[in-house]
Amino acid sequence: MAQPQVSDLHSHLGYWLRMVSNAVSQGFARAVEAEGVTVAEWVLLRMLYDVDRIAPSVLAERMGVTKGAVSKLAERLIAKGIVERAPNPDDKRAHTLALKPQGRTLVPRLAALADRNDASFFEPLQPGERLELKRLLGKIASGHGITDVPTD
Amino acid sequence: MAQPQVSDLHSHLGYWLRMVSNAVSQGFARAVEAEGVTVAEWVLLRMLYDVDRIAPSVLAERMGVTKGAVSKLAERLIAKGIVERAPNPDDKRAHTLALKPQGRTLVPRLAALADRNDASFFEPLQPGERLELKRLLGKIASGHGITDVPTD
DNA sequence: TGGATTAAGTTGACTAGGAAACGATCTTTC
DNA sequence: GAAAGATCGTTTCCTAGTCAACTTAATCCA
Repeated sequence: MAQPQVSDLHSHLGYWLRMVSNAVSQGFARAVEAEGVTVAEWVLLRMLYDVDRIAPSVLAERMGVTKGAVSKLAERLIAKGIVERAPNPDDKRAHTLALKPQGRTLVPRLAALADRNDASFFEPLQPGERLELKRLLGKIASGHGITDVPTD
Repeated sequence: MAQPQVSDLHSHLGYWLRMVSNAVSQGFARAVEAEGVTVAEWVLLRMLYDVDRIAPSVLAERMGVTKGAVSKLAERLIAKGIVERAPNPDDKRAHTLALKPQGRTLVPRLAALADRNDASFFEPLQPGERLELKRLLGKIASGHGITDVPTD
């Protein structure tokens, strides 16, 4: 009875998660802005870096976004001249995306930015705490079938 | 030398954070959709619940969004008839927002949904692990001055 | 083989938020 | 007490994503 029937906003883990996640994403967005890309573009570029060529639909599934989003994302990256589209000879509906040389040289720079951003953002935690955080997030993710990531 | 110079996407804590945070937010978005509100609207409503009346600018700061966002958010909630705007007699530029009775009855229902969503989403973790997760997130937040929350 | 179904990708309508310009008002300063 | 500057809230423009409709092509299957 003494318990409040209307729970507090910050009594929810999801609230803190969103708060902290937004902050780290915004920080990273500002960091990569200097290289002229967005966070979503970084993710796509990093995935392309590993695979040579890949179908947009596969990318959409791996990134956890819709095909429409990948279509527009790819369009932007092609306009920037760092990604190229090529027809798929086996399936005339389909095509593949690949990094152009400029994109390939860009990815390591972005990766370095990502490393630095991650390190500085999670600097308040001890190394052991960082590991623990990762373990907990991974446990939640696998508990809900959030795979989204190919190579692991 | 054997180290890859281009770090993996999922080597970053920020990546996992975003993944998990997006999943919980999406889940909650679906849950509150039944009550006709969005996650941002829930946050605003919950804050109004505690304060009677409050200035949009204060709300923006507490929610960690821009004044423009609050302006549009408030507009939507007023259109739905659950929030009201009143002029501030002391300052003709300013005004205040308040919950209407319909909004006041809505908040406890939303809070219950939030409780259930949070519980089910973090169910893969042991109780102790949930506390630890909250502690870690709080440590990061305070380490970066992410206060955003008024009453604590 | 040909018609129905499914799949790949694009597009348009819509939602949501940030940045910045803006009008109105308040405050400061001389 | 008036001009300059700061502040409150809205609005416009932009980016970015979803959803659903659509086009084209592949596949299934009777």
